[in-house]
Amino acid sequence: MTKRGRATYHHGDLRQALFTSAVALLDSAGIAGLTIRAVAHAAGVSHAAPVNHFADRRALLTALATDFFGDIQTLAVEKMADAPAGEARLVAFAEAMIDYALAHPNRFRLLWRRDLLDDADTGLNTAMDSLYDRLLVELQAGGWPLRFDVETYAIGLWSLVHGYLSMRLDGNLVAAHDARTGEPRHRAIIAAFLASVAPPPT
Amino acid sequence: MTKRGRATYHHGDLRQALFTSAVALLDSAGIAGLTIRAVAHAAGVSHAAPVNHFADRRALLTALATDFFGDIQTLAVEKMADAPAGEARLVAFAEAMIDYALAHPNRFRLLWRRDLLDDADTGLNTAMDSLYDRLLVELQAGGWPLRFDVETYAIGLWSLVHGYLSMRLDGNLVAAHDARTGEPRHRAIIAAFLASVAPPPT
DNA sequence: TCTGCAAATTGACAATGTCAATATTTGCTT
DNA sequence: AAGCAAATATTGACATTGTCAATTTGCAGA
Repeated sequence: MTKRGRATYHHGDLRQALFTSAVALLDSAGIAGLTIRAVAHAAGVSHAAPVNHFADRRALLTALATDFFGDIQTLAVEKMADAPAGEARLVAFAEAMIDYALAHPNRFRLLWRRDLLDDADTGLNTAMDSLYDRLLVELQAGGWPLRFDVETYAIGLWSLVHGYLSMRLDGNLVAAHDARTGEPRHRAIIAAFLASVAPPPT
Repeated sequence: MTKRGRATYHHGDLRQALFTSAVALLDSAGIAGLTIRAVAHAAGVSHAAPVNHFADRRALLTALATDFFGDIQTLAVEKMADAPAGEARLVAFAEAMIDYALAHPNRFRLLWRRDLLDDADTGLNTAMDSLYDRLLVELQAGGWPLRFDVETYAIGLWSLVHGYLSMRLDGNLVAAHDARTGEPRHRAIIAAFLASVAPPPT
C-alpha cells in the first residue's frame, strides 16, 4: 500500500499514466508548468519514478510532440478527404492545423520548441516529415499549372500557416474576415498565396 | 578594488555592461545560456548585482527584444529606401528580417518567445507594432489593385516570413532556389503570395 | 564634513532536473 | 515451491538558477 490510493508498489502502467498527466498539465499549465516532478505527482508516484519510462524531460516532451504531430495528421487526413480535390484540400490541411492549434495552443507550441525536443529522435522527425509530405503530395497531385516549384508552394503554405498561428497564439492577431472578400482571414491568405496558380477573373 | 579588474566598487555603467554581456551570451549560448548569473559574471559583478538595473530576467530579455526590433526596423528602412517602389520594397522588408535572423538566430528567436517577455511592456509592443506598421504602410502606399484587404497582405507576408525563418532556424530548411524560376526561395514565396496583385504574364 | 541614497556584495531559500543508493515487486528458472 | 535476477519505485542528495533580504560600500549634496 502506497500513499495515494495505488494498491501496489508497482504502478502497472506508469508510462501511460505519466503521458496522460503530462498532456493534462501541458494543456492547463503550459510548457513551463510541465515539470517532471509535477507530472510524477499527478500520476501519484515519487518525483524520480518517471526516469524508468522517460530518460529525461526532453524524452517526455519528444514523445508528446510526436503524438501531437500524429493527431494533426489524422485530423488533416480526415478534413482533406471531405474536401473536393484542388485548392479546397489545401485549405482543409491548413484548417486542420489551425483547428488543432486553437483547441490546444500549448500542444502546438511545443511542436516548434526544438530546443526542448530531441533533434535526433526518428519518431519525431518521421511524424513531422509525414505531415509535411501530406501537403507536398496534395500539391503534386493537384495537376495545376504551377508557376513555381512544388516545394516553393509547400514551404510557403507551411510557413504561412505556421506564422499565422504563431501570431494568433501570441495574441497579436484576432480571428477576422477579409474586408474585401468576406472570407475568413486564413482563407484569404491562402487564396492570395495560391493566386499564381489560378489568377483571379481579372 | 574588487575582484575583477574593476577599479571601483560601483561599476559606473553597469546597465550598459550587462546589456552588452547579455547580447554576447545570447549569441553564443542561446536563450537557455543567458542566465542572470552568467551575465553578471561576464560583466564582472556579483550574481545579484543586476537586480538594480533589471528587475528580473524577464525585464532584461524584454529590453533586449525591444532593442532587436529596433535593429530590424533600422535595417528594413535602409533596405526599403534602396529599392524601387512596389513589390521590391516588400521583398526588401522581408530580406531585412531574413538577413537579421540568419545573422543573429538567437536574437531572432527571442523576439517570439512571448512566454519570456513582458507582455505589458509598452516599449516592446511599440517596437514590434512599429515594425509591422512599416509593412502595412508600404502596402497601402503601393497603389496596386489589391484583391484582398491590405491587412490580409500584411498579415500574410509577416506570417510567411516568420514561418519561413522558423523553419530555417530550426534546421528544417536549407537555403535554395526555386527550380522553375531560379529565384531564391524566399523571393519565390513572396512572389507567389503577391501574385494576386500582379498576375503573371499568362 | 557627514549623512543619506544608490549600487554592489553576501548569504540564503525554493524549485527543478537528475543521479545514486536502496527498497519492493514480479516473473522466470530450477 | 523456492529462490533469484530484473524491473520498477522510493528516498535522499546535489548542482543550477532566479530571487530576496540583510549588509556593505562609496558618492554626492547639505
